[in-house]
Amino acid sequence: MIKRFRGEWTNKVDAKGRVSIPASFRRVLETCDPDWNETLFPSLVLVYGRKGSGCIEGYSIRSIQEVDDMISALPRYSKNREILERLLNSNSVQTQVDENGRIVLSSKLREMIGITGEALFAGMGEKFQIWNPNSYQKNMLEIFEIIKDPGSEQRIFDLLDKKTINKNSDKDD
Amino acid sequence: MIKRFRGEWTNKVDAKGRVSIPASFRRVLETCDPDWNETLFPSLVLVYGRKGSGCIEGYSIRSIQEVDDMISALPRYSKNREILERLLNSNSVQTQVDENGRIVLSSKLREMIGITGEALFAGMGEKFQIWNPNSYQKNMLEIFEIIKDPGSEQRIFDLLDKKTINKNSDKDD
DNA sequence: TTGATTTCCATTAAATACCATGTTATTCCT
DNA sequence: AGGAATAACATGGTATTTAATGGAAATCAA
Repeated sequence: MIKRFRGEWTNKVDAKGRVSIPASFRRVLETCDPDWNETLFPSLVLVYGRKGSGCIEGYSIRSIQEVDDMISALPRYSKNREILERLLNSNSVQTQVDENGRIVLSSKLREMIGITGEALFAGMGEKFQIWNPNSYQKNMLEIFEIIKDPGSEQRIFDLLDKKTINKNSDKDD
Repeated sequence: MIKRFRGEWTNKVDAKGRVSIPASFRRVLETCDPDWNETLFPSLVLVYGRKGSGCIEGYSIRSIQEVDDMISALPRYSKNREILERLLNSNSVQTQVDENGRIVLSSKLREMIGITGEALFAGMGEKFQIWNPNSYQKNMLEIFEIIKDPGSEQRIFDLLDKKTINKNSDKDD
């Protein structure tokens, strides 16, 4: 059973904003939508609240519930909770994959990330991102720039090491 | 039960990118895929995110889950987590061995490591690597160069010694 | 009613399943 | 132990299915 978003896929966006969700992503959305069965099409949530990111984020139902639960665990009426609710609840929209495997990106969403004819989908484990292909490439180059220094690369991969995970996980910004 | 990838194998890659997974590697993939049984074919994950490496890495499901779990343990939206998700989730693809024991390497993957007619599989314990045979040979020579100095070789093998592992494990490269 | 959104249908390119063959390795029987 | 029978592998070719995508019809809304 596939349960993490993986890989990079570039699909066409037509004049109406329709775009195919990569088939492998649909499999994840299906298994992670508690209401889904073979006769239905899976739901998902698009979050556009991470303004600086340059992309829109797509969440499976199960995955967005985990985020929602974390928000709900924060003190009611606290400033930080209200900010998170704005960025992740106000600035998001629930939608559903259609029978051809597509969703519609509204013109507002498309303008927000500068999408014209093509959208790049990047698997990010528990979520995925939708990018303008050029912006994505730039972002990827920034990442390679960061890990160009072997010391820095090693420090990041060390986070995946059982021995070091505890002493590093609290200060990884 | 076989549980580590071992050995070197060179197999043909046809025009469609199809290539046989060495049988002994399939035995590992089978025992390390929680969903597998005698009637199914095992899944695996190919990671191409370690750009400088010159190869693609193949992970069993169990093996990649360990990596995924450690990524998921990092703080959501942290810079380091998103870098790791890019390198290991965006830059990877889940696939399945077919009934003839093959997988297909997309043209993108083949170009990435310069594979034309043949692919070399190198067992690396918990993962395996796929190389252009010539690149692999060069890489092997680099390794022999490093351990040519007996002192260096001994220092590296010392890492396998319980008495020394702790004081070396933090600066092990 | 007309502009926008959603549903339905059609096409083709690509991915996958299926089948066949020669070769090597393994099993089993005498 | 030798040799025949059997199974497993690697690999090539073909058929079928699925995915992506464009366009038309139908529904909804202002």
